[in-house]
Amino acid sequence: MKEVIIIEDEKDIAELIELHLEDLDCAVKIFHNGKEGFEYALSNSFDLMILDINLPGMNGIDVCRQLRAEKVNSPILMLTARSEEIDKVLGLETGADDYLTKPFSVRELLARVKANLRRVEIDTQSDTSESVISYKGIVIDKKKRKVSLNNERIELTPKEFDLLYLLAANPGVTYDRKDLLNLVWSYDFEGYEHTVNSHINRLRSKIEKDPTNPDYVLTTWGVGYRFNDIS
Amino acid sequence: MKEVIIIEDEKDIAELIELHLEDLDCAVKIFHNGKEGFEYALSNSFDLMILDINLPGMNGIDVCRQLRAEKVNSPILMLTARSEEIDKVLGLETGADDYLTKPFSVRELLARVKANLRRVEIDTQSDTSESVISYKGIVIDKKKRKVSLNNERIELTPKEFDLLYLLAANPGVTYDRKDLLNLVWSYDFEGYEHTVNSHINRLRSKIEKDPTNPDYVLTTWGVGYRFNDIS
DNA sequence: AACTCCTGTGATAAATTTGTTACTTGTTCT
DNA sequence: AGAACAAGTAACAAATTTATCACAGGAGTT
Repeated sequence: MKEVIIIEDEKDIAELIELHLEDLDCAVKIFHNGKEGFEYALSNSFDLMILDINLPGMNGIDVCRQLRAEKVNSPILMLTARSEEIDKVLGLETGADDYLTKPFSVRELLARVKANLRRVEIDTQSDTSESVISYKGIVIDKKKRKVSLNNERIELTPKEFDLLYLLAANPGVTYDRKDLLNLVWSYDFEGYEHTVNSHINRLRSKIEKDPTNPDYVLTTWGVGYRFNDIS
Repeated sequence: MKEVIIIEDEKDIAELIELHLEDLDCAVKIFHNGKEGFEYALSNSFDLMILDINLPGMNGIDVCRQLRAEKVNSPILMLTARSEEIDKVLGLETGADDYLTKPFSVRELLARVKANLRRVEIDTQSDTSESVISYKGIVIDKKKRKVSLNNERIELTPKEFDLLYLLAANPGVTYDRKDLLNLVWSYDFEGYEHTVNSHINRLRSKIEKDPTNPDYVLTTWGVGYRFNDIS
């Protein structure tokens, strides 16, 4: 008997899914609030999670990311209202395994659920998450939240650290400001994209010898920012 | 052959979309009136609908909602004039799958159309579409927004990158200047076709060893430009 | 409360891109 | 060869994007 957690605030949808999952012989647990679902998932094992993005309490992307951070690696299937959000859910570092765009057909949902449950049985995960990034004199230790430049420790604020870590973990990849707001701030950050500029600016002033000609955090003009990937 | 319904009262736009969809091997049906389109959609099956919001006869949101109420669940892609309308369009209340804000580039439209058509197919394949194009020393990575020539990164402006990517993604295909303006700029770009020349010129000066005898971006005399497809 | 530090936001300056103009060079055809 | 037209160049101003800096509210501390 597979255990499935559904976190979805629209009760009709949650119940509809529950009904069909029970046909598949699953034990279903429903939460209508992000935070509650997250806390339950942390302390109980499960085989699959169906997770809406827009949730009260704590949004789905954060739920997913934080579960992954806590080494929970059961498959997570996300529900998105807009297909625009798909890119955020998948390509980037959310950690979701699959997604469905609302409105979805039940047949589609069941197919995905089965596929993801099956995958777990076969799949033995090998976790090779590097938590220390080293690059041209800069050392970023995610676990200790510590950054050193030429063996000298640099104090970064939380946002500065998160920004730097994301960029440095994917050298050469350009993230636009919207992506950065989604990934470093939160999916539902309501502010201006230009906020990113300020943080990049402050970050550069701390880690770059000459902030006007940065060595680490570079600008991709008209798009966003990236970490330098040429040695 | 996919069947696509376009409901859009601006005839120019409808025809422009039709033209490009036919390139994708779609059978296109156009309506300029909301009510007529709705009635056709109710009694005929289709694979995708492109639906303007402001329509005579019956507005797009009602068309969408009533189709959903009638259990029609083919994907619907809405065209909105203002980005403020987006919130109304999306979510389960309306039932639209995706949207585009006018003005949009044709390429953007085609990308969405393809994505939504793909989603429908029952056998869901994992989307591992590599967005890296490699060709005779040039590497174009769409995701990273990175272009390298003999392993050296080249900085391109947004327009230059978009132009290059479009051409390189379809080597040997000649695009005339009007096409390029539609695809890279937007369907309602009001400027001169000559503008393309300037951008090609600047692009060549960055990626070609000898811009007078280009290796990558070639001129199809009297027509437009193409990416070199002979090794 | 007073203090410190982090953050988001304006305002403004600086930098880069972009569309256009004017002109030159190249191609096609007679 | 010369006319007619297409494409390549270079330079410029306008538009857009990014950088910089100061400031105020908020959270956390002392």
